[in-house]
Amino acid sequence: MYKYTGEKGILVAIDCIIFGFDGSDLKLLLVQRGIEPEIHKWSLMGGFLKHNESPDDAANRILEQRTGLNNVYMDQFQVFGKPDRDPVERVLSIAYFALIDIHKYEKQISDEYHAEWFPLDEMPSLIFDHSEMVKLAKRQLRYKAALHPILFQLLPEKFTIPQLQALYEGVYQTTFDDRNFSRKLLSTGLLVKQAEKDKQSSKKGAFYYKLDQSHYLENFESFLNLVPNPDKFF
Amino acid sequence: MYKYTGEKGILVAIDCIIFGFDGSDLKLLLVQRGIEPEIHKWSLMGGFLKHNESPDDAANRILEQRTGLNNVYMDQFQVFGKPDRDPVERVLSIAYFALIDIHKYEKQISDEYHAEWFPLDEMPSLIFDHSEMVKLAKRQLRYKAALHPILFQLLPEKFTIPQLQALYEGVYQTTFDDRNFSRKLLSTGLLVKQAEKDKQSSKKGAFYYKLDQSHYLENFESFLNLVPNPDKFF
DNA sequence: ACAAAAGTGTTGTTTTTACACCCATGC
DNA sequence: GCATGGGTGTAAAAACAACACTTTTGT
Repeated sequence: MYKYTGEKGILVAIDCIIFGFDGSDLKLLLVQRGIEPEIHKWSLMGGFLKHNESPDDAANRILEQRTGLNNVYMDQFQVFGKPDRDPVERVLSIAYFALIDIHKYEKQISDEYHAEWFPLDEMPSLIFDHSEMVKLAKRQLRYKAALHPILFQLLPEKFTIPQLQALYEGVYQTTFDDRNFSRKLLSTGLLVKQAEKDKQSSKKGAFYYKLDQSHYLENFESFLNLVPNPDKFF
Repeated sequence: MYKYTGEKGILVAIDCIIFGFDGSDLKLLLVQRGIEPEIHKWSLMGGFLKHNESPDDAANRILEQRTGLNNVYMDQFQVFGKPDRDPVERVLSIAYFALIDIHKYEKQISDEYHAEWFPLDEMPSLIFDHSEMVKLAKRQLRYKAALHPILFQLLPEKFTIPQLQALYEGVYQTTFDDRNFSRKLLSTGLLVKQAEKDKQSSKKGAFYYKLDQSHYLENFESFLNLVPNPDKFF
């Protein structure tokens, strides 16, 4: 058989920018790097692509190995490939952003791995070009979330409209008019009202909603105008 | 110094999906593959990523080597990485789509290289997973063009509104109301009317427009609603 | 004078925004 | 009974879609 002789391979890594939302702040999950150089410095969760797996498989494997999570929403968003981005040797990185429900996994993550959630405005400095990756992932998250209903992935199965609004406000670092916000979200037809209320955050209590899964999957690619004047965020 | 011992590199290729517009059809530039296996079969324009260049640099180099074009609009849009996508050995491909003015370079390309423009609905079968790449590139083009003024890259410096409309209609395979179309495009403030007319396509002649370059660059990231009901195209 | 494409204007509908009040409950 | 957040309604403005006629000029 043929070979592409004369060509030498390049190391390929996967790095995951993992977003979580604790009810008021958008956070990022960082780990302390376990190998030299820069061992013990904060870094994105990453790993090398193996020879028998696709990048998507690798991203899922890495996330599962390090956090125990699977079936997590992930989007491949950019290859970072400056020749000198890793001082050790050339490594290409395929970056993914992931959205997880922070509450479901919070303890599990902190206990079993050297991982920690950081609010976006209190991030430590990161190795290599990881800060650049985070910057672009935030941008990509805002971009995609303005058009598609991805932020639900950051909430528990049952959530209230005020929670949802707090999430959108966290992502865009602004405030939205509550009447218009709830009308807009309800008009998507994606939400199914539940009988119970969440009484945590107010005396009156706010009704829980769930996602209408089939509606969600069908309409996922539609352009929704979920954020007023999205222009100003870019 | 450190090394990531135990890790073996992977070949990384760049493949370019190159779109052109001839005034009525959207076309794709394909080349006859010059190496085994599948030599002489139609393929996307591609090449291996070299050890001292970034993927973006490589994409530009490959396009320039093979077509003589530089300063071409390109967007990195997806990594294709199934382990068996190339039967020879494992090759990861970073796919770019490129938009070029077909007229400016038409002769140059056909003469100097084994390259040829194919209308999208008359494409030959392609090697490996290149047909899949094309499919996703078309989708990505439609997606991005609905929101951002990228299609101008397919036209000459001076163009008329009817030409622009034909282009949009070609990309979305539909027709748009001409009154609404021109109003919408003119309202972006991106177009600068020229004194001359194009008399090729009608007796009356249509005024030429140019892009307002500074306005174009400033507003590039804005969300523009350039295509009515974009939902239906996805 | 007529055919062919360019260009322009209006109206009704829908969407979006801005804004103010009542409701339910725990204390 | 009152403070707190949750929920709903309405009206003005803007954006959009649908639609029809006039203009130019080469033949």
